Amino acid sequence: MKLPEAKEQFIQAWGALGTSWGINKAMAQIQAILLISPEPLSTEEIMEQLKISRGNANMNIRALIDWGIVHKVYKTGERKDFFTSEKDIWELARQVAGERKRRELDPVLKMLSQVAKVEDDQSKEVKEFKKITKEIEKFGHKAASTLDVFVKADQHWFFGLFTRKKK
Amino acid sequence: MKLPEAKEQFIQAWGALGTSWGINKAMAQIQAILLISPEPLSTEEIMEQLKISRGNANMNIRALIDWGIVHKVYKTGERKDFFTSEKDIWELARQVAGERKRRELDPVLKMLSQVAKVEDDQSKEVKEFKKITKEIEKFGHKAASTLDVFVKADQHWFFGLFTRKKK
DNA sequence: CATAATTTTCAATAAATTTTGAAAGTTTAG
DNA sequence: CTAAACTTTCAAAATTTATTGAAAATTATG
Repeated sequence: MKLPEAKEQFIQAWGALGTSWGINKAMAQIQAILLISPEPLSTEEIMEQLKISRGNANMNIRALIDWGIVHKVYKTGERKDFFTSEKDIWELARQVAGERKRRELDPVLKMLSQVAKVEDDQSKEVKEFKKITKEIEKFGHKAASTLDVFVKADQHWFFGLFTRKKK
Repeated sequence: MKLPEAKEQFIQAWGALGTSWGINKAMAQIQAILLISPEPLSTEEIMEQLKISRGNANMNIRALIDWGIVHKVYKTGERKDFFTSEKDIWELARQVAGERKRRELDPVLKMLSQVAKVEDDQSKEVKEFKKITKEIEKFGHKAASTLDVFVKADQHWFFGLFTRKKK
């Protein structure tokens, strides 16, 4: 297999993965080409490689910067901006995990503490509602603290918990 | 807060959460009402509570059954099908984690082993490509085995790893 | 400062996804 | 077997989300 074909496969798969995780295709694909590029790329190069418009490229690059996984790079003598991705996969995963926790898990936990205030009228419905929402809340807090551990942890220690060789 | 309002908040938040995880709103919301309902619900009741069409309800119920988190229940003397959600949150999470691994992580790992065959021409581009894709592959395998542990584990043992009280 | 290069914005458009509803299919009871 | 109850399918419509491209804004250069 030649590089262009391999690259294409990688970019497509990364885009598809993003899509099933609620991340738009362009955003995931931009990150993919930045990941595998040995040099930072300009907006123009990204537009060209992925065949997307300037506006699209610009917006998704900013979104990636917002997520903290793509960085602006200045090249001396160059006027344009160049971009590069965080290349350490562990760091990338930590960053994404931290952001998703903040954006998704935290709001759900807030909602759950809200609805816990539901007036108890002794009905079956309220009892079941309280029971389940409390369980979800407990689970959510455990997941949140696990994510916090993950986000702060050293890779080798973290995965070492699960990948010990059997003796 | 009264039950209908609390329910509404819960259903909306669950739907929104689903959306940002690539799960459609109706599917997430159907699961939400089944979760908090003390009794199994019929398609009609689901349609009515969420104000969705029969076709929509039917398709998404089947998708949930496909994911292994909603089950058909037969009521004696009733001709219609009734549905109920897995109510154990830990079990629910295990089921979802297992399915997502199978549907998303495994295909990416397959792609990565494919592209590892890229012809090495000593160029910077190929070197970087190989380096990154190998790292992702390693990370992916670790994540996969961690997920396998999660899927097989007992809840208390698993989260206990991270939620020990500080002494 | 003027102007050229570059980036950003955003209304319009396109694409993708979800939803509907009615028709076709299936099952069950009598 | 027949008919009613119920479920499934799927083409069309609606909705949501992503993308374009050109104009406006910003920034750097001489």
